[in-house]
Amino acid sequence: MKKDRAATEEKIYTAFLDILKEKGPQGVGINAIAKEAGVSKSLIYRYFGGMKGLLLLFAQKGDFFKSLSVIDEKKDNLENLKGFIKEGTKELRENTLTQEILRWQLIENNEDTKSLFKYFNAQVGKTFTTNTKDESLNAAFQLMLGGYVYFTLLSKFNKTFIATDLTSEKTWENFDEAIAKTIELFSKT
Amino acid sequence: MKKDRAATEEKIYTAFLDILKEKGPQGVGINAIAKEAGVSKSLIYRYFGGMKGLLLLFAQKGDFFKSLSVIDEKKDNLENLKGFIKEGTKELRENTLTQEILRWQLIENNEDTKSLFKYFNAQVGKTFTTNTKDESLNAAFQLMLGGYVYFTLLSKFNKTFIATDLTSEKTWENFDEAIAKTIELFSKT
DNA sequence: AATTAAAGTTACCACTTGGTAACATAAATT
DNA sequence: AATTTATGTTACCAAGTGGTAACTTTAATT
Repeated sequence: MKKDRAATEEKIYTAFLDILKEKGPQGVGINAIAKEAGVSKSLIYRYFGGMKGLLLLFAQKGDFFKSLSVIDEKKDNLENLKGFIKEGTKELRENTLTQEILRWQLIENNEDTKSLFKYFNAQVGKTFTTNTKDESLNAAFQLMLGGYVYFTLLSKFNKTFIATDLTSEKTWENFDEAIAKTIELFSKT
Repeated sequence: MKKDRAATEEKIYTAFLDILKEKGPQGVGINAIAKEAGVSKSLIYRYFGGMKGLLLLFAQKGDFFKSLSVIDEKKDNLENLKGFIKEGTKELRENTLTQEILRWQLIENNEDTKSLFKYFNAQVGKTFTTNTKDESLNAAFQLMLGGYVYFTLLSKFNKTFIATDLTSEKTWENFDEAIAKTIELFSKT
């Protein structure tokens, strides 16, 4: 067998990412990762320090989602804010890795995931912080953002929510429009 | 030992509910339930038909959340709709059982949970269906409802979302107000 | 009172989990 | 070339999972 530590570490790390994307947080385990990487699990402990270390590395790398190229000052402009939303929601629905981290936050928070969530939340905060003075708009915006996250995560295992078809592209457009319209209405007050 | 099937079934069922409420979906397992009930796990298979049967019974009992005593026609009235929302969100934040079912829907959907989710969703639909003609209001309302669910579930393991304090009562009041205000603004259009 | 049926427990099964110690192999150092 | 060091695998461990078969005990039938 050929010996190449760097390559092995890479195999382990990408195996971890692949499993997280496919099976979600519940699928991420030492045994599963080792098997997927085609490598002995001892090496995960030796090279990364187990699950905890692996998550720490993942956290520090910090490429959770494509940072949206929107300059802060532009967000004050109504039209740009809308565009920003539309981009953000699109990115969320396409990035399964981000989705699984968000899902993860809903089911546990222990010593292993601590660092991951810390770094992840910092990046979310940097990207999605609203700089409006209107407190109720702020709350409304956050609720809708949260709702978007909720329905995105829900759509993995559910085709509908009440009468809403989560598989239909039109549904997501409706959501986008609803957010845009809400911002508009609040701004005119 | 005293023999009383009815009492034993009750012990098993309430043990299941207790674990679901406390540990969430991840804690619900045959061994854990048997241990909590202080009873042999064989009986779970004999009396309920295992996990699947237990979930089916739970589904059919159908007391997931307090059905809100709001008559449909009243929902047309703006003030009553707002009151309905406030009651619904309060109920959601207090009912941990409902929360854990909602959390469950975000992490799996298999042969065991199928019946549970079916009945649960039916009840949700019956209670929270909006009868407005405005499609964008409908979408906005659903997004906010989803957001409320999201933050409620998130608050179990997270104290904050970005800069929002999920432990503060004021935060939830802000959310309620934001929903009310959104409905108001949309209605005036 | 003897027998049968229901209720309950113990013991086991195969499999998976995270984690470690012992061993083998390949590649550098000396 | 001999030895050390880094890399990798196998084998094992204790604990936990869902599930079943065999057994015991209590209660009801005959």
